[in-house]
Amino acid sequence: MSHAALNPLVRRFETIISLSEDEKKAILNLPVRVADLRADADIVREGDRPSQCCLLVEGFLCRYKYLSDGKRQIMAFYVPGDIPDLLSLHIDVMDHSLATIIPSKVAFIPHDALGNLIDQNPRIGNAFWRDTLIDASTFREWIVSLGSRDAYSRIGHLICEMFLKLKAVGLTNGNSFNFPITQGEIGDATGLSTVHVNRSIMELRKEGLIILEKGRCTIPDLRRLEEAAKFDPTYLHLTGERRGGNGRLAGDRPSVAP
Amino acid sequence: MSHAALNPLVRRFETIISLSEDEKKAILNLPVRVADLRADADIVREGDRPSQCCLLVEGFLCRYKYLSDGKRQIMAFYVPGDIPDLLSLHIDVMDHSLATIIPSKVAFIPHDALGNLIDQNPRIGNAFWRDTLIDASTFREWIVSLGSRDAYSRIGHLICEMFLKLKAVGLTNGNSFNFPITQGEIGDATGLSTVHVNRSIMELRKEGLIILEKGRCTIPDLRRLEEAAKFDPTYLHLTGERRGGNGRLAGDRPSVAP
DNA sequence: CGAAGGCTTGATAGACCTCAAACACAGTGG
DNA sequence: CCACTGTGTTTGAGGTCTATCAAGCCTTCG
Repeated sequence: MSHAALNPLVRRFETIISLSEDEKKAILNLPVRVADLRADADIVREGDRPSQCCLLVEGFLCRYKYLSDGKRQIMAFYVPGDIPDLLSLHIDVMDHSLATIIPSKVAFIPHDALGNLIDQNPRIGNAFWRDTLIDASTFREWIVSLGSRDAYSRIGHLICEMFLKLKAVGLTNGNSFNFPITQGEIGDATGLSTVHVNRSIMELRKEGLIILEKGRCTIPDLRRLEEAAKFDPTYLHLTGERRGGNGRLAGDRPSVAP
Repeated sequence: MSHAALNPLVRRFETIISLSEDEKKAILNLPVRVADLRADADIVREGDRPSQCCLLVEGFLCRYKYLSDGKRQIMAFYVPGDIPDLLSLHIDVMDHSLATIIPSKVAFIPHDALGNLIDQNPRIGNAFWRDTLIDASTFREWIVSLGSRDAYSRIGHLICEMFLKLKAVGLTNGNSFNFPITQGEIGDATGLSTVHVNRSIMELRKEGLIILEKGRCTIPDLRRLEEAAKFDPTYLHLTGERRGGNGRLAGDRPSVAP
């Protein structure tokens, strides 16, 4: 009864922990309901009390909130394999919304089924928890961007992030990838006006750091873009599972922890 | 063998879930090492690989990161009862630092002990997970602040947040509370210069929304401040544990979820 | 072919930053 | 006991980054 829509989830886990056959089977046996959604469709909305989570199978999603003055703040973008509303397992009321930004395929998985999966497979539960922690880590990096970086590197930073996230799930093609996010949406994500987003992109282009056309982005030289945007990928924690570990990196001076 | 430093943790849990005697005992039996730290002391630092978590018992902490240009971005403030580095249970390398902002008392709990506690008390594990999700929710709200609010309401919003967080752990006194955060630190948190923070605070004062002096803050009329800062406390999820629940709030139009 | 959405560019305005300096207050040492 | 120092707050003036308003252009699509 396993559903192909669950493959991205298995693939994602396998980049982090090695799944046993039983674990793999447990995931693939999750009950799912797959839906094909148009662009700009809300999946969950502020105030909702979801009873299921959604796994993005194909497409792009964003997490956003509207303010009383009509401005929209996008707080994250998601790529296939992500489960952006995993948080609804433990938090009852949504304080923001999730929506597609292009036509997308999502798989809905009931909370009950996820709860059982986690109860019976603690390692999977930990991987889910870890996933939400990396989400949080990305939020923190956006705080840094919005608080401390200028428009130019804010946008460069976002492009680096998207590239690495897509690369991690095998959705890049060499140094280029689908980037169907409009300049208006980039503005909503970076806290900039569309006009200024455009001017900053023009600059990034002029520097030869990005090639952006027709929903596709190419990064001729990732190192140079990372340097320009002061991008450090540590916060994405792409390198795999934590295991034990109490070593400390050498520091110039010790912190108070022993 | 139970240590008084763990009481804030028990108290915190009890505002969320009702603990059984066994659960309470399990928490109070956690091995801890308590430390009294001076102001501006790093607890964990970017690059560290912690083998323990820290519970804030008394004082104030912040989460921050330095940028290459010397700017500091503060990403969160913490109050007694918080365990800001719970994430280190599942994420090996710290991508930012934690520090005291005033002299503080913290209790260090080894990862091993926390892991055992969680394994043997799934409800406690879930409460911890939920805690990190609320942390993430707060990060998202900061993204909204930095991306979409002006200086005036950004600062007002922060003050509302601090007030409610302190009130939830019983550290307010009527409508006033200890607020030992300097204007420079507020600037590092809100992405504003010290000068502009000061000017905005002056305005908030002039409007009679806050009284701020000698490390103490009073909010004469919380409703009015919330209104001015467009503050909605939903994101703090102070109302307690999620349980089952699949109801949906009435919405004007349905989202795609069934 | 007209409409709609997205991209691009120019001009003006405003929010916020930087530099600078004065003031207040607590802690330190002679 | 009183300078002295350091940290934090406050205020002024000028400059910059980014927003807003406006308009033209391009592509897609019914």
